Amino acid sequence: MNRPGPGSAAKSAPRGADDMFNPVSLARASQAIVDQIRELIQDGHLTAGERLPSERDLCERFGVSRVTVREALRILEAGGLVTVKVGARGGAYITSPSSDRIGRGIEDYLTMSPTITPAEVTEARLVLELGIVPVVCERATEEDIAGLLELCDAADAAIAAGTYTMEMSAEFHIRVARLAHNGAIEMLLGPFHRPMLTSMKAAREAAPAMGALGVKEHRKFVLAVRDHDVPKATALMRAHLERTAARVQQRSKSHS
Amino acid sequence: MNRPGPGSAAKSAPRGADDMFNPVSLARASQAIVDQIRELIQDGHLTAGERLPSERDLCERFGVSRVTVREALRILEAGGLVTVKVGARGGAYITSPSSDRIGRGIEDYLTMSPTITPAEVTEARLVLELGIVPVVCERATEEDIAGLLELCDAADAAIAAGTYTMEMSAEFHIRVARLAHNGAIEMLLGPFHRPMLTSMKAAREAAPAMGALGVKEHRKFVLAVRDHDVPKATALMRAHLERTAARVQQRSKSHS
DNA sequence: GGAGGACTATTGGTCAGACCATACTTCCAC
DNA sequence: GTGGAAGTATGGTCTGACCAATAGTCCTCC
Repeated sequence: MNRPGPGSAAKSAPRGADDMFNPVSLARASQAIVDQIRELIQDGHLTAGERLPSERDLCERFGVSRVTVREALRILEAGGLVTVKVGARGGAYITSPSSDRIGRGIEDYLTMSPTITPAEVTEARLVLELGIVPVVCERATEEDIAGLLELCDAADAAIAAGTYTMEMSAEFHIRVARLAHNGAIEMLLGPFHRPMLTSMKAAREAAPAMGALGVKEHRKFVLAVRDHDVPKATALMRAHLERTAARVQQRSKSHS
Repeated sequence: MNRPGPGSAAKSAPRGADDMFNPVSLARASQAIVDQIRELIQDGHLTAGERLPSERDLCERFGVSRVTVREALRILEAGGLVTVKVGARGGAYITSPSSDRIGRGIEDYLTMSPTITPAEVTEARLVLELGIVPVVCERATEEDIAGLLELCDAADAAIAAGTYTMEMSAEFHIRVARLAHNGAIEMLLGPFHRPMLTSMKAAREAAPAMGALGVKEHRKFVLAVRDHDVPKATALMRAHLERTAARVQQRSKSHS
């Protein structure tokens, strides 16, 4: 089978003037397979944890070669929709997109899209990080607060020892985001932290004292959250973020 | 070359007790290629618009077969990092991740991840959509406002004619998001609208009158934005979104 | 009888070479 | 010059094969 040659499995033969304007369809069989499986997942015919037939099986069912099936699986895998395992009992297992994977996509977009300026990234982060403050104030538990304070203590100690890093600052913000107890928010905010980190690292070289002030602001913020004082917490976070942003901006300006 | 067999190009030979705990690395050559090209892009050695060597060239350079190179390209393509064109002068062109592509990833995550509840999605949307109000109030131009009002007029007409759809409501919110004039925010908020649409459509069947009230609220919001009245605009948007969310929630509850 | 190891079957990962479809280039004839 | 025809580079797919990884099975040895 499949003698008519490549492409004919995906295309509906543009010859003949009878069925004009009809098929045209996609030029890639692998993409057609991706769409099909994707739809099966979205419609609930395939659910997380379920196992797709083996590649060799899929070949026969789709009427394509193994190469094509494999490319389709790569695409699905890249989208986080399936996980492929090797060995007996291996194969493609339906899986839910992970926060990490999506996060990397967002991060790529933030850092590599030429239409997005650093100022826009900063602003978007501000919107998110301020927006969650009311949620965090409402939902943070005693343990959450205690954890944050521990982080502040550790930061203070690190500053005293001269080992404070920007990663520790980023860690604080990540933890705060987690206190919203909302996976969607956490996913959205996560990707911002690494790009921020790189610019902050650069900025810190210019202003090494920044760390100490930052930690102080962190601690004040935590206390405001503990008191469920939304306005105060918001104001503190805004001041903290805007000061950081200004510092980064200033440096990037002095370098241009 | 490549006689030692598959996998040996990606693995660093776990034999020998000298270099214990060292390599182990990834088992897939295609993934190694992806990482390498990805790094080249991030480091700026490859910039948008640039063309990668042909698949056959890449085979030789990486010392792998064409299948492997192609799988790598599929992964990069799925991530929106390259675009592949056929024909002479075709090939893989470096491209910046598009908002659409990333958006679909986020959407997949929001709708298919079992750890994310609809309530979380609603809340995240609330945070974003409220967070941008100050930005929108500050940055919206006369034309922007006029455009929104036109949309409201069209909606009113549609309601009178009985042809109002939830898509029109979603369109309004998408337009508002665009008024922030911030690509990052637009990218983050976009994916929320389609999932919202599906639940709202269902909700509307239960409460057909909702549309008219919604449009009234839209219009009031626009006027507040025009007056740069941030508190009022925020309050209006919050009320609007929370009412919608409640309606959706109520319906999904009555169905369970 | 139990524990450990060898065997086997299944399945993904890769290779090699081939062919077709597409789209740009070049060039020739008019 | 302009239109079309031939040439060429390139991706898309197929085929058939082998290797590598893994889980289950069975067999041996204690």
